[in-house]
Amino acid sequence: MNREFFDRSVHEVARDLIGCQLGVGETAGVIVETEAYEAADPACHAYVGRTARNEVLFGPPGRAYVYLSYGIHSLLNAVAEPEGSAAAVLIRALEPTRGIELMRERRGRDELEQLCSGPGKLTEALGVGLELNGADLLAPPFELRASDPKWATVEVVTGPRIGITKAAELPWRYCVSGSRYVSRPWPQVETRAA
DNA sequence: GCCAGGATCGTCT
DNA sequence: GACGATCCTGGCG
Repeated sequence: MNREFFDRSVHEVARDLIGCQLGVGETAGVIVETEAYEAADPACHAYVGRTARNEVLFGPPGRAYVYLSYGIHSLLNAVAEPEGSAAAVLIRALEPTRGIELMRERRGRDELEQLCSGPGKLTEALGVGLELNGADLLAPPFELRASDPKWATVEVVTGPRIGITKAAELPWRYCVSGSRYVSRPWPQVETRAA
């Protein structure tokens, strides 16, 4: 995983982050759900122009944009596209792979599906707070690895983004088809015991 | 299982 | 002074 990976269209980056391993300290998980936000997008924090909060979005690719949501949750984004172009990928869900006991303590829940299945949940599980805003995703405490073969072939489906009111119809959410670890069950599907 | 309501605070009008 | 890129709980069926 290198800087060039993030120096592309935010949509490609959002798609390609699916299946990658994201680690923070002792904890890690495989990214199974993302959303793309670009500068010309009314739902993007950078849409209104440069402000103190969204500063990091205009900076170089490959950094973390972390902000406080609803006064309670830290949400983690990966800044994409060249410096000056404000765009980012919201990390919405992980399949936990390492440090699961620590995640359980931080989350106060035991079920694997409840540890990282949402943007606010995974930051709590990984210990990501506002102090990491602007930090380099390619350096500790972050750790990003390209998807291993097992994940290279999974089916990725797209659909509308979640929790926004502006430009909600744009199909810029990406997630692993059928994963039990995404923030919301995918509309389609299927399998019900008879 | 589904839905309504509350928690909580930095940022921008 | 209002508003969220959310999560959890409790009530009801």
